[in-house]
Amino acid sequence: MTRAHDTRVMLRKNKLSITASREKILQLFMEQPGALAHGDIEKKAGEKFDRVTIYRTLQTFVEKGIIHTIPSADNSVRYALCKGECEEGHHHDHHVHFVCTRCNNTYCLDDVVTPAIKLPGGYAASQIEVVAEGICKLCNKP
Amino acid sequence: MTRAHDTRVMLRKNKLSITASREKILQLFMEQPGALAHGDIEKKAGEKFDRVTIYRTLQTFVEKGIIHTIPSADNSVRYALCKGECEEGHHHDHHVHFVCTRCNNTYCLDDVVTPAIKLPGGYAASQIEVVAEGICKLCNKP
DNA sequence: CAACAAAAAGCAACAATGTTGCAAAATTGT
DNA sequence: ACAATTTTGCAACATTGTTGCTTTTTGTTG
Repeated sequence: MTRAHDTRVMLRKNKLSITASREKILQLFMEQPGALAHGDIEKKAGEKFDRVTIYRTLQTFVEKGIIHTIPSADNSVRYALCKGECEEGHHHDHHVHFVCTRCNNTYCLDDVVTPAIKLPGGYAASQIEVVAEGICKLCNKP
Repeated sequence: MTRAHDTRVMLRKNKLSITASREKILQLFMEQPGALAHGDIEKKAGEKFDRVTIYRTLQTFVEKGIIHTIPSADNSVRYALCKGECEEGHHHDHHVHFVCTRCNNTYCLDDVVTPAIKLPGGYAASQIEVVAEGICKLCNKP
């Protein structure tokens, strides 16, 4: 489905040089419906890359607007592909995230838009994150 | 304002024995409008308690429903006092959290209720967390 | 208030996670 | 293919969180 070609195009588009680790990591994100934490990538990449390289690659991808971070209550930062109009230094992921308590995966619900929220006077929000927790589509199927 | 007495009552009510560290940590939460991370407590407590004790105390407080965790995108779990009807093993903090990007504090907007969100078929949410990010009331003042 | 059992704190050692500086290797444009 | 630039891998370190065990403190009972 996801061919190696796609990752190259993606990297080119973001003015990043094409390296084995960037291609591999980007591919992992593309062939995965949910989100990935640093640890997941380390395992899935098959011990091929240095931990530091993964940290730096993720950081680069976030800066370029290729992936975004997903907040969580358990101290584990997860990353997911930005679908829409994210650009360098400016993310626009206004969708809801879903954390499954059974399979422990995190999904981007791209079709569910973050609702407007009326804040008390004095507070000015630049971004609103919504994280739903429960049982996901796949785990609900018997 | 907050007297030492209050912390004892609070601990009693939750069937916890009264110790110096529990009183001190609980007091820090009470005299603070926002949320606290483990690191904050370590600093504010003035090197009086062991790191492990703080970890265990926070864990106990969460289990008892005295404090709750607040999700964040930067890998730092923060805790805040539960205002309402939290009980042992079951939290009910259905309010919005606000993270200030200037002063880096986190506040519970107790009056702002988490909105209902319509999820795609198959997804069943048991809890929804909303975190707003921007400039807080105090930082907007001058 | 003394003594005892239970609970919590402190300590040490460890594990996991994240960061930094630098030399070697790979990538890009010419 | 070569040189300049970028990226990688390595090593060392910093921070954060966990676990087992001993000592201290707490609550309870006589």
